[in-house]
Amino acid sequence: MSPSPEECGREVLDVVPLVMRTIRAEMRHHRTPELSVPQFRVLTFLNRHEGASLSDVADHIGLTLPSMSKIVDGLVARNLVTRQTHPGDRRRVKLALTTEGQAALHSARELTQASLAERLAVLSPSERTTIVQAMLALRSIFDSGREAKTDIVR
Amino acid sequence: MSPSPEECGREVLDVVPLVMRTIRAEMRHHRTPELSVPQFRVLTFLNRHEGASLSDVADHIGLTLPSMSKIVDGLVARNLVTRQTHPGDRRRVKLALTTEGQAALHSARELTQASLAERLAVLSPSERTTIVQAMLALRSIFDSGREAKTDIVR
DNA sequence: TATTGTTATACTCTATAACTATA
DNA sequence: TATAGTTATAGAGTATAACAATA
Repeated sequence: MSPSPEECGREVLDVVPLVMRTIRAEMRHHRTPELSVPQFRVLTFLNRHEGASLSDVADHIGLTLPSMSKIVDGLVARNLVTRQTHPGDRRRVKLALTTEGQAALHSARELTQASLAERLAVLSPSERTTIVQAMLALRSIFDSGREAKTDIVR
Repeated sequence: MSPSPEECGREVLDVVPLVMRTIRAEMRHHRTPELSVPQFRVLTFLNRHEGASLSDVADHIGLTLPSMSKIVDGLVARNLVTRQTHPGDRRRVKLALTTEGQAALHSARELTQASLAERLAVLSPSERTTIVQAMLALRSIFDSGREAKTDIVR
């Protein structure tokens, strides 16, 4: 029998924080330089959305503007991101990765991914297929960037 | 073709933080009283391991002793957990849930689970089956409590 | 007046270092 | 001396409230 949404929710609630703990620990331990999870997500977003505004990023990551402003402060201070006034609307801010930011993103992604891969390698190919399919399904309902494109009303 | 460990790692790295963001937000918004993710995890652990020491909890959750000490401070202050000297070894501490702690845990779990279930409900039964199977597989390689019982050497 | 950000303030989570108490 | 915890200190992440600048 297939699991109810409730049963499924229980499993997700049990396991996702567990995996997250490892991801966070890996990010902390991989220098070059170390990136926190939210920092990493901001860099990832900016990599795909060059010139995004602070609001764009905050909306996508799901944080308030002040929170995002502070995170960006840190990234700018570390020269991973540039913050310029938007030409045309001087209230807005235009964010972009520096070369250093691109390198940091790439490096963090590679290293964290590799350490996850190391653990995932002990699973069978079919188990990995299941995981990838599950991630796809979860992404479709948890990615706020995509919510707008679907009919999910909250 | 089935995904390589690397491809699988990439998906997990993309999607898990996304889901985690929602879990965290839900926990924050569900009063009764609101519990953070780490607090929730500590209560969950204590629910299954009555009388555990601070080190037991810290090891399981993957935090340092001072970090855990502080989290427990907060839980004790809110009367969700009791902290007593261990009889027999007075260096150790014996932690347990209060009745209020049990209620808070139950309530937070129900509410968060329900909101996850709401999102998961839009998926097909077979997608939910896939997710549950994926969670099972992920748990087997990310649950540090189980690592000791398997042959995973890190 | 509405929108975009920043600053001020406060709390939690997390770590390392230094310390206390017990074994 | 080694182990279990706590305290001190510091930094990141997060929020709400108040503010400034621009449209």
